[in-house]
Amino acid sequence: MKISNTVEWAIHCCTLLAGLPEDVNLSAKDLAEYHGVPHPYLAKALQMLSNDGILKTISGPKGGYRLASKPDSVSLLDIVLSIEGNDSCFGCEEIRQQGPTALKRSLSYKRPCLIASAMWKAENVWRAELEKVKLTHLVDQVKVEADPRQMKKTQEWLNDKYNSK
Amino acid sequence: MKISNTVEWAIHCCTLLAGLPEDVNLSAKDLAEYHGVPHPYLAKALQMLSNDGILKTISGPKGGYRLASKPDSVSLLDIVLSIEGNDSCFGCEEIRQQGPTALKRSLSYKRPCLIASAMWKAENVWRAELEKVKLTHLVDQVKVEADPRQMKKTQEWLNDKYNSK
DNA sequence: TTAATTGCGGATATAATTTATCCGTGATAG
DNA sequence: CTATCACGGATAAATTATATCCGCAATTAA
Ligand code: SF4
Ligand code: SF4
Repeated sequence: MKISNTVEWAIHCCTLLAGLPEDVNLSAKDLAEYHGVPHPYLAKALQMLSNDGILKTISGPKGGYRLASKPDSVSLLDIVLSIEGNDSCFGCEEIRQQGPTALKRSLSYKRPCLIASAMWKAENVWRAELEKVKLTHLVDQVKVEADPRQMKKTQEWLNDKYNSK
Repeated sequence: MKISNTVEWAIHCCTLLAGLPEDVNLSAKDLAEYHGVPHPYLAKALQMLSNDGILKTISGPKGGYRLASKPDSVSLLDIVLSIEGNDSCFGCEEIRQQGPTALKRSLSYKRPCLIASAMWKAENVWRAELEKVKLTHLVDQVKVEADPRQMKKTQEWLNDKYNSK
C-alpha cells in the first residue's frame, strides 16, 4: 500500500510543463536537473506518461517533452494510474474456495463477496477524489502561493535553458 | 499501490471468528488449515492483529485466537491498517525544495501543497469507506448468501476441532 | 509437578519489486 | 551529413515483501 515516489516526480513534471508556454519543451535531463532527481530513472516515468498520451514528445535536437493536451483535461488520477498501472490495489484470491470446507468448483460463489466489493468501492471513491484535481488547479496554486524569489529564479533558469538552444 | 494478500487472509479469519460462539477459539494452525494458507506466515498476521487489540489470544493447550471485542466495533479499516501499517500511502519527499531553483531552507514552504493535500484527502475518503464496513456486516452476509452445504461442512469441521480438544 | 500445547518474537532465507544504469535505434534540426 | 535527443529494451543493484524456522514463556491437562 505504498505509492512509488516516481508518482510525485511525474506530478511535479507535469505541473511544471503545464505552466509553460505552448511552444516550449523540456528534455528529461532538464526536468531531472530541475527537480534534483536521477535522470535515467525519471526518463522511465516520462516514457510511461508519453505512452499513455499525457505527454507529447518532440524528438531531435531541441526536443523534449510537453503536455499533450490542455492542462484542465489532465487529472492527478491520470498521472497516478499512468505510473502505478490501473490494477486494483486489492487482489482477491478467492480463498473461500480453498480449504477443507470448500465446495468443489461449484457455482455457489457467483457474486463478489462484501469484502471484495467494499475494498473496490473504497478504491473507487479514492479515484474519484483524485479525478477532481486537474493540472490547472495545481498551476494556479503555484502562481498564487509561490515565493516571488523562487518564481524569479525559476524564470531565469528556464530562460537559460531556452537560450542555450 | 498493492495491498498484501495477508490482508485478505486476516479479514477472512476475523470474519470466521466473529461468527463463532463466544467461548470458542481457534488456533493459528486451525485457521491456516481452514483457509488453505501456510500456517507460519498466517501466524505473523494474527500476531499483528492481536498486538493491535483486534484479536485476543488464549495460550496453552486448547488455546488460540478469538475476537477481542464485539464484531460491530471492528471495521475493515481496523484490519487493513493493522496489517499494512497506518502510514500514508503517499510519501511526499519535498522535492520542490531540491534542484537549482530551490530557496535555501527558507520557511517559504509553510503549508502542504495541493498535490500532497489532494493525495491525503483521497486516502481519507478511502479510509472512511472502509471504516463503514464492520465485521457484523460480513458475518450477516455469509449467513444470508452462503450455500447450505458449505455451512454444514463448516459446522462439521468446527465440531471436529472442538471435540478433539 | 510434569509434559504437552500454543502464541510470541527474533532471526533468517527466499522471492519480488523497486530503483537505477546502459546502450542501440530512429528521428530531427541545423 | 552530423550532432543532438528521445525511445525502448536489456540489465544490474538495492530494497521490500514474503515465507519459514526455532527457542521461549505462558497455560493447562493429567
Ligand atoms: S471474493 Fe471475498 S470471500 Fe472470496 S476470496 Fe475474495 S475477499 Fe475472500
Ligand atoms: S509537498 Fe507538494 S510540492 Fe512539496 S514535495 Fe510534496 S508533493 Fe511536492
